[in-house]
Amino acid sequence: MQITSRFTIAVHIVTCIDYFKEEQKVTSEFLAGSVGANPVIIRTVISRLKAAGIVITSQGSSGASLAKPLDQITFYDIYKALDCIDETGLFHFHENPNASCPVGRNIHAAMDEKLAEIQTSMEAQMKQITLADVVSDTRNRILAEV
Amino acid sequence: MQITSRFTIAVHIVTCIDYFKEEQKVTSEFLAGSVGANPVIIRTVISRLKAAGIVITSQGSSGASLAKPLDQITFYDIYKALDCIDETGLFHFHENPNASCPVGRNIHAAMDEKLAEIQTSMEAQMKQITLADVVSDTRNRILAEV
DNA sequence: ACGACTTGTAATATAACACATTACAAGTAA
DNA sequence: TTACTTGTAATGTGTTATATTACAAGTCGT
Repeated sequence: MQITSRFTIAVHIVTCIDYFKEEQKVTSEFLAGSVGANPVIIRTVISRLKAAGIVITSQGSSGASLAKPLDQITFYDIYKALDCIDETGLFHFHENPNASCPVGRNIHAAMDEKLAEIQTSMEAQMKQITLADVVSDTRNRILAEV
Repeated sequence: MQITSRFTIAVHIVTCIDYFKEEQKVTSEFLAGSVGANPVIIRTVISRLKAAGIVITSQGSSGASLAKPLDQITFYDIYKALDCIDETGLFHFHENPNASCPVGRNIHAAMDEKLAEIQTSMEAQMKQITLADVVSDTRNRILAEV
């Protein structure tokens, strides 16, 4: 299993919106070209980012822009915006443990707290990383290309 | 996306093997009853746990047993045994970023280290939790049932 | 040694989900 | 008003997870 590529696509999108903001209108068509994905995918991702207050767009009006500074957008914000992991959690618990077995009827409760701690660790690390980190790293790599 | 239920099934299996070890032979049929899944699923999970040196079985001979103490089996060991996340990592990076775009050809490298840190955080927490924790919690819950 | 039972594994079916694609309504701006 | 864009619904396609059937190979009690 893997976290959906919509996550890395979203980071790519935000990076492009910042990187190209002075050069040109950053349309879904343009982003689709850079990301290498269908423009509709781009638009649905942007739609989620917009709902989360991360980017600004308006129907008919061409181009997207950022709603807040890069250092105030964390990986966690994007992960949440895209609902990468839903309310049932990171782990898929088997659905039918047998309630007539003592282990079967208690194992879920016995594990839940531990599974939540693992998910929390992952999310805590995601909160530490901002789009400012990604954009500055990307810009450095571009400058180093020669 | 979610981590496969084979993970929680494996924890359930190890817990049962320990819990019922004095009462009865813990066969794949019996485990299938407690877990609420097909015996073949149980056997394939056990096959991985065996390859990882966590349980002991032998063909024809009925029942499974543990290959090492519960406090030496971590969630990480089981997660690795079942190959819950393969070598391409926790995140699915979009496949076709455009190499003719400066952002497109650098975003992958710019993100990789950060994505690895997130996965490492998750795995570090998995190493902290042992099956001894789960079994003792499960036993306490069974005793508290009355 | 035989029969009942179990493990181990291959092959296939089904359902769920991710991503791609087509289509089009609604809005904006020159 | 024309050309372009956003927003979104509907559908197609491929991949993966889990279930299931089937059967070879091994063990153990009798």
